[in-house]
Amino acid sequence: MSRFNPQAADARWQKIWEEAGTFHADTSASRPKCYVLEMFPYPSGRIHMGHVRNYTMGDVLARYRRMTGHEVLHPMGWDAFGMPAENAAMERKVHPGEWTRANIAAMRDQLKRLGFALDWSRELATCEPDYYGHEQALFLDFFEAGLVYRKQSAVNWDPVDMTVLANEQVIDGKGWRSGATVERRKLSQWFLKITDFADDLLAGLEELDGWPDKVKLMQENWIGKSQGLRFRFKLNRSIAGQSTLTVFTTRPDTIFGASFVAVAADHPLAAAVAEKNPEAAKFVAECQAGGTSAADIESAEKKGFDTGMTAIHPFEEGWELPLYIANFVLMDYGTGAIFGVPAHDQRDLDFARKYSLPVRRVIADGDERAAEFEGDEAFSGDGSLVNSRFLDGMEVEEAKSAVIERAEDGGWGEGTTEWRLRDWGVSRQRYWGTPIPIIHCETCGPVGVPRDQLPVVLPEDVDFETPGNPLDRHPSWKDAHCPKCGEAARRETDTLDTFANSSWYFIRFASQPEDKPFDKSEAEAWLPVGQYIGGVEHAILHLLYARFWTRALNRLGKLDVKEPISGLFTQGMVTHETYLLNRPPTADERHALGWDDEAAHESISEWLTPDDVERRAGKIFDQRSGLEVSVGRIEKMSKSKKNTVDPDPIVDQYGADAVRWFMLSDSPPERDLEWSEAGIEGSWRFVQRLWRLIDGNEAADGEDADLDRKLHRTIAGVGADIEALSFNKAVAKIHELSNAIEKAAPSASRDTAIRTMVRLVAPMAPHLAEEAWQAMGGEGLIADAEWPEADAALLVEDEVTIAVQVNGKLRDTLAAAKGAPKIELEEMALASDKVAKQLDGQEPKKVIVVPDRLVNIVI
RNA sequence: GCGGACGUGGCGGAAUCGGUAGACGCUGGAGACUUAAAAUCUUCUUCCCACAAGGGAGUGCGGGUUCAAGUCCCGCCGUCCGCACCA
Repeated sequence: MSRFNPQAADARWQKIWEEAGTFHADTSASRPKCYVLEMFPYPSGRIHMGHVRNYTMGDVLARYRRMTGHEVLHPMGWDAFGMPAENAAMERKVHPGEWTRANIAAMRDQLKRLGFALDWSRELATCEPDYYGHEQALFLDFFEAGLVYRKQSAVNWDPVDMTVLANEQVIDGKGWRSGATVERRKLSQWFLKITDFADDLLAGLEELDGWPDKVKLMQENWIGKSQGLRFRFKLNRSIAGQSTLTVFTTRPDTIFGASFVAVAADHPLAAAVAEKNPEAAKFVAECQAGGTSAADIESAEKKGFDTGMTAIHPFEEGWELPLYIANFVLMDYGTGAIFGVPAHDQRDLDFARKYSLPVRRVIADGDERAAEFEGDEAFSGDGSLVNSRFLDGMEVEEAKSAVIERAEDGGWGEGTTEWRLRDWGVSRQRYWGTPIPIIHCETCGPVGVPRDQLPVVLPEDVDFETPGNPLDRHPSWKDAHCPKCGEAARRETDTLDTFANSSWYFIRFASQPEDKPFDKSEAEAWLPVGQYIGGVEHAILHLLYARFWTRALNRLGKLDVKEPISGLFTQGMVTHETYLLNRPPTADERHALGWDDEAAHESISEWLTPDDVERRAGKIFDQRSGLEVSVGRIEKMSKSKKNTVDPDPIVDQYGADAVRWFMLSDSPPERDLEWSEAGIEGSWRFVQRLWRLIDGNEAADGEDADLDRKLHRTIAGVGADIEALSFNKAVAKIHELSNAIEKAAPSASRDTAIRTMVRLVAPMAPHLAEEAWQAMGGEGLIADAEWPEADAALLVEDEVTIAVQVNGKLRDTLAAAKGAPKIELEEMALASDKVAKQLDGQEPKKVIVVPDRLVNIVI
């Protein structure tokens, strides 16, 4: 009996598929079309197990769809612009383009070894002018349609390196390289008007039946539509020519619980106060230190500065509320100014307790209606209004309307819809991205680059010796002439956010003419993406931007589709144990750390890779030093924790099918998968076991009704599981079938079962399946074969097991014909010895019978 | 801080509609084959009490609804993801 030899078979079949063009998508095919896409990778250097899992899932679906008669588009490309390439350039003095292209070449080889059913003829890389040039054309379309504008917006500024930092480069408010305290600085930047589509993006979620509810909910919250009241407080004195302050609130009903008014540190009023008051200026500067990220700002300790000014309560002239500048008020939301109601908002309560402001209850908490609010936990629930004059007794919603009505009648405010969603800032002060195709002219302003001058290509001769934007520093690149007036002008040196690249790549995959971004009818032959698979971390930004971009194209008449992705699946991460070694420092390290000899007992902690360690007697040791290693938490594979596993050696050793099989086994795809040596070995053993079953198959006569039923239930089950992307369940069902086949004696049924099983495993273990298909004389490639059909007549059981419970506890089981009448089941249950023992002569109070399921006797 | 999810044996997980908790796999134990090992095969493996028959407990924790709760409701705890310049 032979062994399945992936080392030979994998490459052989991969070559055959490639030469036959098996996975080329044919737009003109008459079969129903199916677009399967996984989020394209950033070419970081090596494929990691997370990619392997992602692409294996998509591949199983793509291959399955081919077998069920679909014409499948399953492409692959590279999200090739981004920061790591520039970091590599700085650290290793290698050009970002060179680094990126080398990574792409290496990763393409790695992917090909896994035997994915990809149409490589459509491969694209976003860093090439033949991609980003078309993106520039789309940007100009948006520009001309009024969907692009410039405004001032804050960035993280490193005052030492004189450069803009990404949020992830700001660590505890300091620049990652310089260590300097980061400042928020305003720059004039480009924005895309995603807020124009806020309503439609929100409404569109309702039709996305193929998306997980959690993702839709996250997007809904992100868009954050809220009804509220925008109104003007009179101020006790004018400042910078303003005698009022406009605030926005979603809780106008709580207006009588207000105890202070606050503005953001970058609100114009704060700036005006700071101009005259050095203390205020100091506070504003303090608030502006540190990064721009909302997580940092909102989790910081709540602080305020009392401006000494007051705002007059809209319903009572004599009621003055102190006016603060506060670090937790966001300039980007609403009007950048709020009124605080401490009793009914936790943030406001924390603030009020800190600055000893009154805390007044205006919503009754059950029976509690006293005006004086006790405790440190705000009450944000529903209730009826108290201590609120004309609102007393109203419910929250009613009171909201009443206040809005009064404000509108009094002319001091109006009910509005406010969105949390902000316009998409696409400017990046970096080199490795799509150049924004704009020329700045002193007299004409920003002017689009003429279409015949596209693409605006990145210059190759740039240096990364100094931090900052190399495009801006380049001696000649930004010199240009105004396309309108011909005068000397300056090229825009900002590049586009890389999310722009990933906002339309799925359209380019479907249609890639040379002279335009895509052809409408060709793209629409494939769109929308039927099944998109990627990590949850993209649930909001990437997916929202892609939805927006498609809508923008739709508005311009370039596409009829509005929703780019009809089916979405978010898969879990691949994790691994981490290994931490505590060892004495070497002499060099001790020197470098400045530890003197007295500190000799100090030890150094170091992460080890899975290859560095060995297992002995249930403990783990460092192979080099022999010291025991402590096993850390199971975490997402990452370079910093050194817990990565490279797919290449694993594929060498076990073959692509075993790796793919493991990626699909056990863990449900939406959950994390823990990589383990034992797991991959288990998959390898199973692949070999399948082969032995196939190879040892003998034709025989006779029927095996049990096996026939098992086979047909497996066909139906595996198909349904693949369609639901429940690969772990499909794998379990194939295990069960193979167990049943192994136990069965040779028969015609067994022969059929084995032959059919080969087709069932074909999407998951395609190399083994081709090998087996050929060995058993199958016609053509199994990749082109048809998915077997389940015989409905064999799916129904004729006998079922009925659970017999007494007071909800299982006491016995009995076999009954399927569909047996209730009374019959009840009689059978009551006849049971075990039931009689439990009853002990008592009469049952009640008997519940669920046909084909159980009988529950209540005593 | 805000928003979203998840939690079941030693481990990964299954349980489609509120109806037999633990399918399938991993690990481990015992045995067969072998000169031996690997591979393979057989068998056991939620915990506790018991020689056994059998009994009890059990799905993160605390309550609740129900004849019946892993599943529904309320309140906690823990872990993970996102928060607009990481991709």
